[in-house]
Amino acid sequence: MPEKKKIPKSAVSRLSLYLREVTRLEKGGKGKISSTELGDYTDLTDAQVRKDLSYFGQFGTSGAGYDIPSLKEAIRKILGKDKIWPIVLVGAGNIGSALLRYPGFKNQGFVIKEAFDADRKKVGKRCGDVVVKDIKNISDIKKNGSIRIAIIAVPENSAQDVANTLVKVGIRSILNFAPVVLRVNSGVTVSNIDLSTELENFSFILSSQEAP
Amino acid sequence: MPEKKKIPKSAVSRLSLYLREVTRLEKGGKGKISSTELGDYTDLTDAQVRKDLSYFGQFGTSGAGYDIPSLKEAIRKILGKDKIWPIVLVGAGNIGSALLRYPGFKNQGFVIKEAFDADRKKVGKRCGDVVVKDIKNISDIKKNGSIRIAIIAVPENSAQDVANTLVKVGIRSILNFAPVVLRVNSGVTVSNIDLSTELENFSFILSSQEAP
DNA sequence: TGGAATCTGTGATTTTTTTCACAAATACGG
DNA sequence: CCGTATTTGTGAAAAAAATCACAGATTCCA
Ligand SMILES: NC(=O)c1ccc[n+]([C@@H]2O[C@H](COP(=O)([O-])OP(=O)(O)OC[C@H]3O[C@@H](n4cnc5c(N)ncnc54)[C@H](O)[C@@H]3O)[C@@H](O)[C@H]2O)c1
Ligand SMILES: NC(=O)c1ccc[n+]([C@@H]2O[C@H](COP(=O)([O-])OP(=O)(O)OC[C@H]3O[C@@H](n4cnc5c(N)ncnc54)[C@H](O)[C@@H]3O)[C@@H](O)[C@H]2O)c1
Repeated sequence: MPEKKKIPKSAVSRLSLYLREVTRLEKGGKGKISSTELGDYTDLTDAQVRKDLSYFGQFGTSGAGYDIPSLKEAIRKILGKDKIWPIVLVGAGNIGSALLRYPGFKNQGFVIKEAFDADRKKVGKRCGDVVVKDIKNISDIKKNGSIRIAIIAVPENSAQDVANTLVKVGIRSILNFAPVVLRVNSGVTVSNIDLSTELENFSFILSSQEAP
Repeated sequence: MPEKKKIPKSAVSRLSLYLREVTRLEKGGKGKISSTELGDYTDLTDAQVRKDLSYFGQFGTSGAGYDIPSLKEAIRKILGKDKIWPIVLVGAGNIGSALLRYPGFKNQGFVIKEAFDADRKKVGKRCGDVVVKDIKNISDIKKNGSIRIAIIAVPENSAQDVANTLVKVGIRSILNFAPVVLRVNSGVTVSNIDLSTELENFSFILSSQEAP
């Protein structure tokens, strides 16, 4: 009976942070790092760092800490960053075109291969490395290898429709900028970027501080 | 001795969701709602909805549920949305200008009143409702009422400097798009929008599903 | 080579958050 | 106005996550 340890979802997100820091430190020529130091860089405790890494294996050496290049490679592998991930973006408006023009993703192995929009004025335009296509041709992505990650950057009233379409053509993970709760089959992962919620956390905190 | 109940941070974020839904439902003319139904709309359990609301008071009626208009007003007040929140944005590049052009914030009481950039080519340009100013004049915001919320949309290598400056001129809450861990005094709240981390969660999940 | 210093990995503990489950309140049909 | 059906609010229980704390491994230097 294979023992399954349960990994907190937040541990995976912190792994991203660790990867970012060790990547930076490796470029700076640093060779090894302790959990305490990595915790300092990420604003976490040393115990949290060690515990997070321990969910995935043993990467350190007692008395010496972690070898930066091998820790980096290990985390890259865990996060699937030893592969290139093609992405489709739907909605080439304000946010969508900012994402298309951002070179940072490509360097990280996340390549926006296709972009779709419903507006004739947008269709045919080049943005970043891609030419925006008509949403009607969305099933083109089936041809283009196997894209499983999508970004939704359309207005809230079309987001659910777009999500349904995307799931139909094989998408398994959706990064959603529209302020709506998307309904998808279990098996499809949705992550919401909700800037209003973030700002409302601020206004809540600031209001509470003011009151008492 | 005033009893202080401890409110989970995530409960505040969910409050945002509830507010969004009841606002939408009120527009649709709906008058009351049960915790079960609100949970359906937000993909949460009825118990979670009731518990969250109970941190802040008693808003419902046994047997009847919640009156939508009054629940909406109650949540608005809790989140500080009965006021207008002026915001300063730093970095009018891809992301920054997408935010400036987005009309959604204003409707929500979050008004970007000032935008700053270090690039002469950006300075002086109108974007959305504001004219981009030189970052050197950042202390202008002290004159402009009391802005306490900032959005950082500059490259990672300038983000910490910008944060330091912002805190100096009175900012207490920072929404940060740069992929760096910002160091700020306790008392200043930072929220990070880290799209790479979100995508890495996807690549982690997709990789794990593939392997076994 | 030895002994003090460092640092990991992890079981145990504590804290935090979610879920359960039910008494009490209210609604409503007849 | 009564009895049944709903639905809330909340302690208690369970689950999840973070923190503690330490045995044991390794390093380093005298
Ligand atoms: N821009 C921001 O700063 C910002 C901030 C927070 C949230 N959002 C949310 O992000 C989403 C996009 O915002 P935006 O400012 O980029 O909007 P936008 O109007 O600039 O762009 C939306 C794009 O989606 C396209 N579109 C509409 N329906 C479509 C469909 N069915 N299929 C394909 N394309 C379709 C439109 O043609 C348009 O180009 C919205 O849901 C918005 O609420 C944006
Ligand atoms: N664009 C995206 O899709 C995207 C995605 C993920 C993360 N990010 C992050 O968001 C940030 C902004 O990205 P972007 O694509 O908008 O970059 P950008 O280069 O288009 O814009 C950055 C802007 O900041 C200005 N700037 C630089 N230093 C400054 C300073 N010290 N003071 C004031 N202004 C300064 C620049 O002049 C420029 O206008 C970056 O940290 C990036 O890593 C962007």
